[in-house]
Amino acid sequence: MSLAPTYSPTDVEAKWYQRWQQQGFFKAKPNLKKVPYTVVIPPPNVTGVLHMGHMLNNTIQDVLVRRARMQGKEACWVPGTDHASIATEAKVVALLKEQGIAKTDLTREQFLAHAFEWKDKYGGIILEQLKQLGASCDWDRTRFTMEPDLTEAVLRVFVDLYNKGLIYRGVRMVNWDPKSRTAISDEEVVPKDVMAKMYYLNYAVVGQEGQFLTVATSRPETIMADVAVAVNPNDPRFAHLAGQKVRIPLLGREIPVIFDEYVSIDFGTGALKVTPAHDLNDYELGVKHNLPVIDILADDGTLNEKAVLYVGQDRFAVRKQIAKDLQEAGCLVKIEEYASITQMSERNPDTVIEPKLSLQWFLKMEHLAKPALEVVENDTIKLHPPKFKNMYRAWMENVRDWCISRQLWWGQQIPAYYLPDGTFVVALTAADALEKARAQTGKPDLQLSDLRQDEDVLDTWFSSWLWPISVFDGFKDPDNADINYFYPTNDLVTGPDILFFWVARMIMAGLEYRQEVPFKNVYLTGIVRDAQGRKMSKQLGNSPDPLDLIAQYGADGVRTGMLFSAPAGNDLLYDVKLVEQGRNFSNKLWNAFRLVKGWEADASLPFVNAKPVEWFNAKLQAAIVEMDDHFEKFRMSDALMTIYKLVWDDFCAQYLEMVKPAYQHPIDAETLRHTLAYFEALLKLLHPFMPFITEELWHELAERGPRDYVTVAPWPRATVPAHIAETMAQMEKALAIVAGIRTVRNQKNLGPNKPLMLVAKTDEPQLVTDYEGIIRKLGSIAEVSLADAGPAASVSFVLGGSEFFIPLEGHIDLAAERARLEKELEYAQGFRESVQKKLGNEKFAQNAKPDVLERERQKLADAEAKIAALAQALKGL
RNA sequence: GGGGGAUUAGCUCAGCUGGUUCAGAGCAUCUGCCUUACAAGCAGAGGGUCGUAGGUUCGAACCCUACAUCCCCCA
Repeated sequence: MSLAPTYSPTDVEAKWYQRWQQQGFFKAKPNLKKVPYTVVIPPPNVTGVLHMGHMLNNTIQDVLVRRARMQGKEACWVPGTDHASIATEAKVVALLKEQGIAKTDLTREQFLAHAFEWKDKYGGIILEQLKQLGASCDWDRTRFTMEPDLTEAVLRVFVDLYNKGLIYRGVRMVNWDPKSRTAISDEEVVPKDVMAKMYYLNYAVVGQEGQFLTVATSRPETIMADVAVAVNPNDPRFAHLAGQKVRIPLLGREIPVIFDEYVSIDFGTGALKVTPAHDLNDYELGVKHNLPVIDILADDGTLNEKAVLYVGQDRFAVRKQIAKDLQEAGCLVKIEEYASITQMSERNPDTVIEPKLSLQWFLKMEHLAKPALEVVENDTIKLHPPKFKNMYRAWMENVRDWCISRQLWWGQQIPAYYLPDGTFVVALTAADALEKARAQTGKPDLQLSDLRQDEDVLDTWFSSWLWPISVFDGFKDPDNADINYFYPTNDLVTGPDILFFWVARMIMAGLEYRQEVPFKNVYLTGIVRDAQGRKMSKQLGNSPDPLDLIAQYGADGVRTGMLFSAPAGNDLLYDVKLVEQGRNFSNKLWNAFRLVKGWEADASLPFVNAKPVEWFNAKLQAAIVEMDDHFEKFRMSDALMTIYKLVWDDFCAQYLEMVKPAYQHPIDAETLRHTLAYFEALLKLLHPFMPFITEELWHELAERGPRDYVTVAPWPRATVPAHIAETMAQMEKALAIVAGIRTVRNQKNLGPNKPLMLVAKTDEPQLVTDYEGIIRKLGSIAEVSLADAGPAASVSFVLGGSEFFIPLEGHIDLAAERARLEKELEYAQGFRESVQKKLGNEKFAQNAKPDVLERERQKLADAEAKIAALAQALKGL
């Protein structure tokens, strides 16, 4: 049979993914004989498509889950999506608009029908894409945050928290998106640098004709909402205005001058107009000074009747017009340009967010935050890397109440029902609400039609924060087998950008509803950026299509490529070179397989490879220990690098070369047996990173039983052999001799195959004898001999206290050889001197620990030996 | 403005409580090779006064103090 010299992943990947599913390897169910290992996916937006961030995040999860599965744990990775309320609604609105339908023309029910249609069409594409990446999720457990059961969980929690007195309605300053006509969270606001205009306006001082107070503002259209002008009490320029009033230009309304140290003396004119309804800081100032609130902005960004002037016009149109009108009225002193930051909507990038007072639902955080901080502080939940603990603490100590209502339709409608008298009841269902309402009002004839449910829906995070519990139906059925077995989950993999508003809140929900943390470790990935360090974005077009990448480089190549440079918490600078490296690694493994596959065993041959076999076992065991340690510490890229080097450098470059029989010659059976066992061990260690190629080779390497897959093969356990250090040190020395020979070949341009002689003048003749076979094979040496002196006309190199000679008639440049050796000697002498100096220092001798002292003495002895050998070599020239 | 993190080879990063061979890895670079597993490869080589300036110590990339630069979070 002939195997292609390059590995082609496309044929292989679909086949194995299908078989894994047929075998049900990814399905998990409570099994008391096994330790559970649970991961819940950070649910992506149901209508989203896979991007590079998902690739990184899900690769890491799959590595963790696959390894746990191989370790014999009941590995359960729960997939699913969230309904991404504002993003999805914005998409649906845009789509309808293209069809000429305005949202305002539809009823809530009609709109939701459209939205579900959209969701059913595009929803879940992303989950199909994850399969191409190799994600080993238990697909039977796929959940969606807006499915009936999860919706019920959300409503139950809302009712419960309301009954506990933790949910309240209140007027607050929110970020208002006038286009979507909803409040959005701080995290959905994107600051943008802009050049803004600063308008200097004269407010006439009441009762003092000709006196003005000049106020600087970037938003002149809000003067109708002014309720005061504030100045700093320490500002002498305004001391005379104590107790005075000023008149709003154009409008003529009188407002007081107030004094507050909040006002910066050197910003603008030092006088600040106070507009509590339209600026958070002003709002707080207003509360402090007991000022009224005048809200002049309608939900759609136009001015309402409270503005008196410009009613019904958009705020930006008004800004232009009022500047002109102020100018004409002689109230505009000047306009200055200045660099400022405008808050934009993440979902509607062309829309300026307005701070707006609004009636919203809030969840009190203090009670929930305290224990959630505690469990991170005491490491019940560990953050990886731990530097995020500080950030977490800072946020939790300054937590604000959570605005959980959104003025949207796509989401869970708030289960609050208003009564004709203006009061409301909160209940899980309309029927319950009616019952409550009747009781509350004492009117048994109250009908459902008398109740009006709150129009708003809940923030999407109000469903995602329940995710680790709700995916196991822990609200509907709090004592069911799944939740008891799989909760708390083990590891959560997500980005630090949602540490607060998702991770922290899940911790709160877990503690509140299960009295247990939702997970034990939080692995925080970085952001995937391009090679120049820019964030990947559609606008820049710097994000490759993940599926194209998989098609081009194979899922295994992409997975390893992403992990190569992705230490936890660090941003990943994506470069196509990384996935190339991953692809090349697949190919390397493929070719190692091709080599081994071609070997024919001959039972009559003696076992000649004891040294390589013993040595590679030592390397393998050491690597397993190292990998386990890396995994323990969530250092995925280091674990990958360990196996990468073991496969490429130790197995392929060294071991296989050592045991490889001559072309078309058979190999001894014992060596082949060991080699195949090693190959299997490597496939297992590699499998979490490269599931597809390892499965393919697993089946190519031997006949397998129907359930014998590397996916469910036991994770290798290290058994560290006796004398491991010695085994490795000896081989290292032998390989150093080989490297010395190869260096000579390179320097003398001899080519890799020209047979050479090697003469060793060594203090370790046993080593040279033991490893002669390896030295001959890897160095293409015809004959190794021991001698007390080097032959004339030879090139030499010194290793430790030994000197090695390669006779080379006609290739010797005596002067150059001498120069090279002298340089080495000088270097060694300098080194000896520094060690001697250190040892000669009395304080060092007194203070250093014995083992440190011993090491220094050893260094000195080594240096002495080397110097002696070099001196000999020079003499011999 | 407040808080946090960072600064080690061209790039991305390791470097555990200060002391193994004058600082390590991967990638990139350079040189030579199509040596029947692999040119998506093989062999070899070069490259860093560990941001700057002080200090503690027998000894500092590691500890302390300033300063500089960058990033993040909050306001």
